[in-house]
Amino acid sequence: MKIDPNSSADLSAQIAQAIRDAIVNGDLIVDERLPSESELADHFNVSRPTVREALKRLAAQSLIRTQRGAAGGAFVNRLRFEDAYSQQITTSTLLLSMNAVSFETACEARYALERACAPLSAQRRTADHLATMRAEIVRQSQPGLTDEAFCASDVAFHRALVDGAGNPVLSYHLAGAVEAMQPLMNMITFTARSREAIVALHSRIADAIEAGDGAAASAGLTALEEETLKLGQTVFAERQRKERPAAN
Amino acid sequence: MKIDPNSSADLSAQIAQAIRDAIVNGDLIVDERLPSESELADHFNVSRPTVREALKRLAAQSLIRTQRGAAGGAFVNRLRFEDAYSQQITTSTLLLSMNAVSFETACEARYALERACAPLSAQRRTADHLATMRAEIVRQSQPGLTDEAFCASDVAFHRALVDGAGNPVLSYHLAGAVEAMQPLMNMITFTARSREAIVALHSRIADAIEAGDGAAASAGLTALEEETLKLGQTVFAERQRKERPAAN
DNA sequence: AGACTTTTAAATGTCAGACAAATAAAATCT
DNA sequence: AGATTTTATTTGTCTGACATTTAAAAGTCT
Repeated sequence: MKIDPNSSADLSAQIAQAIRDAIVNGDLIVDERLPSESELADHFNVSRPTVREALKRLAAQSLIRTQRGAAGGAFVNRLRFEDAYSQQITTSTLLLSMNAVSFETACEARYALERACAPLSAQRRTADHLATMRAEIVRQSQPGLTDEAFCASDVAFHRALVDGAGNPVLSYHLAGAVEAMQPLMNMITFTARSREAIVALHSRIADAIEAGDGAAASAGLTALEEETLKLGQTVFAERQRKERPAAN
Repeated sequence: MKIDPNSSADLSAQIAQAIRDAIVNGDLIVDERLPSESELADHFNVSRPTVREALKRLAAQSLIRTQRGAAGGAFVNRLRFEDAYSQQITTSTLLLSMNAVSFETACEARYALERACAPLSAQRRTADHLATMRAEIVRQSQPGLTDEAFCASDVAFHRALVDGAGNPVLSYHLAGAVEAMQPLMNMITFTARSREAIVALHSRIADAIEAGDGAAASAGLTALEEETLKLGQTVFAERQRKERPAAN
């Protein structure tokens, strides 16, 4: 594990990268203890605060965890799906809000990805997933609900749909796509009539999932995408210019 | 922007979270300058090294960038898709390697997500995307290629397919799913015969994309998934136990 | 006056040394 | 043997200092 003495980058960034590489390459394995901060400082010929800055960078990515005390130190962390979810959601949310991604583009991506889960979910969902979907539909039908609560319930419904596929890798990738749209959805005022339409489509999708009919579930998602798009266009009309040319 | 004095967490983690929240909530906008390290230290009543550790955490997530010099400081960074790609790929790769995700599960997720892109790509791909796909097919047909180079070309082919959809949000989400499988694919020894089968399927997919036939492209991907699975099962037979129950 | 050079000030990057707090292991005591 | 105390190790935090970079201000020359 070496760093380039000619590099112009921060020492702490270089050290973090060296350790990160060692983890990704498998030179450091899960739960392995890194040398102490002092030892790392000696090894890289830097001071302890510099080493600490490097370790904090890695901790921010959940690549290591630290423990105080005699047998403490920094350990290679097993990156769990739950940890990755929250990072994924934060990153996805910021990507949308900072890059002037149009509502249409975000919507298209979200529903395309969800349709990829629908057939698997129709095949594999447990009774629990279905119950969650039904429960959220009931919640969404209550008249007193705020727009925020309606959106949160919408997310919960779709999460259950996605998780029904029983594939944690899919759930991980979808988490960002679904949750990152919530801030955008929160900007939409849902009339009683539009809520009714959405809830009806949710029921249609839940029915298809219950029946094990993946194609029908996909069709329901497509209809929901159109409905969502229609609602969004009235709100986000001014944004629809500059992001498609910058695609990729 | 406050921190909880009763929390047991590290001060630098708390401060990073406070600033992160401010960015996500829009209290700090892109390119806005944060107070200097000394000012932040005064504000949060901590020392400068502690503030620096917090800032390094944020820098590791590309949420801020720093600049030295008189008009320097820490600035809220516009999170770009390219920056997010590499983080996404690192995270996805580690998720697979550290959680004993079966080859089947990873494969299923990848191809399900790719099929979501196929119809859009068939509709919108530029001549450039198609040319890249064709060029990679030619490269893959060359006999002298190492397994690693074959896999790298495979990734490039699929990236072109995904990017053809012209939706940067989709490309972002797919980047992890596609690239994270490369280490697994690298463990497979491709016989001349299996390469032939893969290249034939790639051609079939490219033809469908060229013809604008999304359904045919999806079908080609399904066939490719089956072929890939077949190859992988001989290598990864021992792994197929414990990850499905731990789903989600 | 205008262009060039020098100086200055502000900010991050790095270092050294110290102490606090947590914690596991070793030593001690009952 | 079991409970308690001590000790050593390690991370967390602070203070203060100096190095380096950089933009702006001040000064100088034509």
